[in-house]
Amino acid sequence: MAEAVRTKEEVLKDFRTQAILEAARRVVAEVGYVDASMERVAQEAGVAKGTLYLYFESKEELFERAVDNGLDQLMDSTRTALEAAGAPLDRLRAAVHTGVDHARQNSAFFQAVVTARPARRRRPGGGLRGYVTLLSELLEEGVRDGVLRSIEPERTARMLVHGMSGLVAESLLDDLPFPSDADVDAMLDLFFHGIAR
Amino acid sequence: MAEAVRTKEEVLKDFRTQAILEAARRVVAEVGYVDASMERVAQEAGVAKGTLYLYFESKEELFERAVDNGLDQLMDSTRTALEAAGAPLDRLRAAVHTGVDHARQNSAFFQAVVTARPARRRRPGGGLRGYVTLLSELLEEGVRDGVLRSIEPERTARMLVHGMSGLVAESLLDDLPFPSDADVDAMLDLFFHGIAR
Amino acid sequence: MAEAVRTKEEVLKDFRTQAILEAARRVVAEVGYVDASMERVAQEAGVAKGTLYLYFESKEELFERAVDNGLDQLMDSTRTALEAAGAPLDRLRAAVHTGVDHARQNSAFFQAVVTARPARRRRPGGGLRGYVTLLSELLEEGVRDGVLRSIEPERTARMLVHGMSGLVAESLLDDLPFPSDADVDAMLDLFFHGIAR
Amino acid sequence: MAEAVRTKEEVLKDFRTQAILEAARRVVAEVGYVDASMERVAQEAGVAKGTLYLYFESKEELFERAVDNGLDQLMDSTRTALEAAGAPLDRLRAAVHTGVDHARQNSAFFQAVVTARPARRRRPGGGLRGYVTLLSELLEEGVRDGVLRSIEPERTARMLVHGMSGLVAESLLDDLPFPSDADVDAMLDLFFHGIAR
DNA sequence: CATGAATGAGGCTTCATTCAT
DNA sequence: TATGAATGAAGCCTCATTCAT
Repeated sequence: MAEAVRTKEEVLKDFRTQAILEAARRVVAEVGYVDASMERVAQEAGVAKGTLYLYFESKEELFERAVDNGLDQLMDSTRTALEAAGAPLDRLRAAVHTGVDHARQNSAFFQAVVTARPARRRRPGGGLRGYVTLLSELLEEGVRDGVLRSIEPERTARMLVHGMSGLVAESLLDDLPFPSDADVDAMLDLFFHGIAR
Repeated sequence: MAEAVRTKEEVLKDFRTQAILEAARRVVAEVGYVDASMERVAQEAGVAKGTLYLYFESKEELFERAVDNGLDQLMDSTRTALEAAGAPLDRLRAAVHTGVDHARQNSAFFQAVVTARPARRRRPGGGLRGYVTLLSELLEEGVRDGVLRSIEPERTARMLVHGMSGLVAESLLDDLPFPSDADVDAMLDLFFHGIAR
Repeated sequence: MAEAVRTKEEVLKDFRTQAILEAARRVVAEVGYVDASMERVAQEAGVAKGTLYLYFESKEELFERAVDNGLDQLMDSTRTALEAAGAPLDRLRAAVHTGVDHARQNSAFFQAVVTARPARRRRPGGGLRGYVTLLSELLEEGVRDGVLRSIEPERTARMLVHGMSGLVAESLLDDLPFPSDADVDAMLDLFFHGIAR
Repeated sequence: MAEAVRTKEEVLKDFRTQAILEAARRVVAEVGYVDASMERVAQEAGVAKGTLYLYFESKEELFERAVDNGLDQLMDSTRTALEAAGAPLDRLRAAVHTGVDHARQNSAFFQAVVTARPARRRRPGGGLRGYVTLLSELLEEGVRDGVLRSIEPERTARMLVHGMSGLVAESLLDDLPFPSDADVDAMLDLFFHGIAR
């Protein structure tokens, strides 16, 4: 099996890469994007400054990949959460809770998603596209099943994401405790039933 | 009229201050917070680099004040918009449209509100507190008038702001056209009626 | 008397000039040459920054003249002291005491004399030349009168000045109290009788 | 030999440190303290500007250490000179000649000792304290041996240092040739025998 | 591969000097 | 003449990136 041959080296490489990416996110979480230096990331990752350049072309690329990697992790844990659940709305609820949980432990990436310099944007559709699509499909299911009224799934999914990220950003910016499950449920309730009498 | 005496100089000073603050926001909008240099701001404001330091102590202070000033403007234009309108829900609708409009023309400040380095946080309650309170009062009115169901005004107002800022952030990050009035109305509709059947 | 005509203006000009020069010396005394800014001197002199340039071409010239002016004052007070006294050695003693007194009240200038940037030196013979010559003449008198042994007056006068300035510099640098009259007398005693048995 | 292990790097580090310190002194000697820039020091030391900050925290610290280092060298060469010599007065003479020689080659440091901004003073007793003590002990020896009259060694040593530094400062300030050995001897002669008949 | 010392471009800030009022 | 706001050159320092070991 040729594909599995150079595993030892590749695995090590992947392991290092992942360690650096997570270090980068931790640093950004702690000191903000502006003050996140390569030196600091190297320390946090337990490698030398020069080593970073063996794994990433530049600071730019490192932080881009750190963001993408965080989003990939979000997608993975959300998909895992979805495998378990049952009714469409329960699954939607689960997806949202998972997303906020992820952000709770990984707030750095939420910062970075918004913080990055404008020039950066390359992946058209933005970083959360995948997540939005996933939620959008859940909403569509709900509409098909008749538990949701006929809304535009895509646009609605985006609104839901805004609510979620707002919830997290708020606690970040205002130094509040992270949103509790009750906060998330309140948000979902609002989302389901609206504010009109 | 002793109060109005030193107008010539003070007015000029205020004018310059405002011009610099707006230049700062324009620059951040264009190149991002990370790449916004004092040199660039000076150019944009049409003054020399050193002049900035006659009006602001440091880069840090300049950008902080630029954010605060942007928020003040948001509050002002929203309050003005509210003076005109009639029924509570119409006024809420007006406030939201005004807010998004403001962000549309002033996207820089939305970036900066979130972007800033963590250390910065000083005004407890964050920069949007005033705006949240304003919306919160409108919601309360609506509840009293019986057009809204009994929701927590504060938390709901925050959700509304998240929806708004998400709408704007989205178009910034994904290089989409800015949200149209129709987008804003769709968001409000969702907000009013929820997604549940 | 044409010479005395435009006195009113000239007197005022001289007064301002002198005030600025003294302010400059006070500032140097307080914060050192390196940190003595035009702004600071202007404040100390009670005029606007721009005004300094009506009286002096540049910072360079201002501080040069401040040093020279301090030296002129030293010469003046020493000459005055000499008019009174009697025997050559008493007059020498008086000259030395006056010099140290002057430095005591005017330590700034001693700093500046040495501190200035090397490029500055223009008056060949340096700033203390006049003072050295004056002491030198007193020594010569002493030799002629037979109270001093046959020494080279010029070189000896310079040594005496070094002893004096060292005495003052020492207390400046080490934050000691300024040299007392007793200190000066001890120095003079050493100077008169040497250290050899 | 564990103590000598990290020699390669440490030796190199010490070498560079010393090179930079000497470059700093050379630059001060040439252009004066006021005009001594980090850029200039880096050029003189043959390293990049940024490199200076690998060895010293700031400009302030660099120049402080340059002064201290110069004084240490003075002490070292004086002590070496003293090991050789014989009779107390010869040793005193040797110490003085060494000191002046040192200053002759290293005039920068003499400037800097006096020039520094007032704030700097930290080592209580000032930079020349060690040297004064050394001379003071030599004088005491002379008194014990009966070749010197009963003088206060400390105060006298200080006077001697003033004479020396004056000799050097004079040639610096007046652009004279550096003091010759004959000048030094004349100074010492004066010091030994005084000027009184 | 990994390291970290060295580099130097570039940013923030100060301050001597000018000039319109 | 006096002012002090404005200027911009120049200095200190940081940090992304390179490269010899």
